[in-house]
Amino acid sequence: MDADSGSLRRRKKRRTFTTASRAAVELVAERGIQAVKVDDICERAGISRSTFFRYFDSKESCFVAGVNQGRLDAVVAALKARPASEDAFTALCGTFLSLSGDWRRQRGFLHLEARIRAEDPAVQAHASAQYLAWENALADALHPRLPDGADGGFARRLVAGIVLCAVRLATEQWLKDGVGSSPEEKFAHAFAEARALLVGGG
Amino acid sequence: MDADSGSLRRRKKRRTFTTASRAAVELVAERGIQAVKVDDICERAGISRSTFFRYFDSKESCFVAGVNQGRLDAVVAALKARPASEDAFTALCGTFLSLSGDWRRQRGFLHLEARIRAEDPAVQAHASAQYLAWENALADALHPRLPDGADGGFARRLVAGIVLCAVRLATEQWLKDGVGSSPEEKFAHAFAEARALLVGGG
DNA sequence: GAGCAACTGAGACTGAGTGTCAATATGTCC
DNA sequence: GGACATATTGACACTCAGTCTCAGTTGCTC
Repeated sequence: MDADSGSLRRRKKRRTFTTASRAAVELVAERGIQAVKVDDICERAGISRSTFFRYFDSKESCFVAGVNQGRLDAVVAALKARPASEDAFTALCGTFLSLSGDWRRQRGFLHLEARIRAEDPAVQAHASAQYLAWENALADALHPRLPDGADGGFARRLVAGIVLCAVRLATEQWLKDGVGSSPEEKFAHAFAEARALLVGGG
Repeated sequence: MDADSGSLRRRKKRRTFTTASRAAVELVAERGIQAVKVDDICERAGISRSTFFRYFDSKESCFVAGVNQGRLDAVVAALKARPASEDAFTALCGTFLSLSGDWRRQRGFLHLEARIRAEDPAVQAHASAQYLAWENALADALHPRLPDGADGGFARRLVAGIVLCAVRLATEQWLKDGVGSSPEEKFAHAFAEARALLVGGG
């Protein structure tokens, strides 16, 4: 996963990708996404329109890629590293709690993404698509903890979906509450509340 | 809410809206969304491009509107009609179980939407946006059952999000399993499983 | 360095979405 | 019923996203 690994060709590809997505994030942070044209990104990244569309489906996916570089990989890796004794829900909660430092560090990115998402439906769209990608990736990573039953992985996707929902709402709340608040506290509160709300109906 | 109520002007507006969105659904069902141009919808609905874009933000929103006409209203109404004694989670589960007949009846629409969503990211986008609208509307309707606490409605959105996640996955599974399967069974299974997965982590 | 495959750039093209202006239809007031 | 304000509609021109083709370049292999 090193940025310098692989052949020269591969490295250049990766470099072009990150250069373009970073340019997109910069420009969007400066002007807002409406005012950023694909040509602007191309100019700053030093590539042509054709190249841009060979790397990204759309302006929005370029921006979202720039904001989320490698975050999913980190989450999946952290989940796989949890003790095998933990059940699915506990492992997922532990994963996000252990990564709350990353959240805190990337507050700027997360905040920018939230702002732009509210501003432009197309970005909202891409973010949602990525949300589903997270759900599937986490569900897959839960395989050893919840092997295929009669329902073929339904339970895995359900826990992943529920925890992601809690994480999404907790992150939103954390961003709204200002820099003073802590993400791990929000996560913990959300997880506990989720359990209480469902059990309460017992 | 009657289609014939209001002034003539209002009635015509409503009629234009439904005519266009139905035309969109028909055309998409026939050819797939990529092959349907805005001009095609305009032609079938008997309106001009300008009029179309005065009613809809995009081709996708027109289609999604046609597929979902009034479904959210029905869900919110059903939730509000649940006995006041039920807690939030129970009431939400009961709501969807009681509406499973609607699901069964609208299988064609739901299936079409799922197919097109997989086919076109922009549709996926609009559907996701509508998903968030559902989450917020249901959370609001939960107000009497979960009054504002210290966290200002966080719990309401969390239950709504969790149940919607279960409903989404259950619906998906139901559509995949063919016409023989029953939506209420899938819902019930998903709700029970959700509770078991979270409680299990005791 | 010769040949091959992958990458890049230029430019033409389709179609989505916006903005303006004029024409028509509706609601209201007299 | 006539006059005026307002809302809806259509025609048209425009910008920009995204697709496609073709030619030129760069990196890889032998």
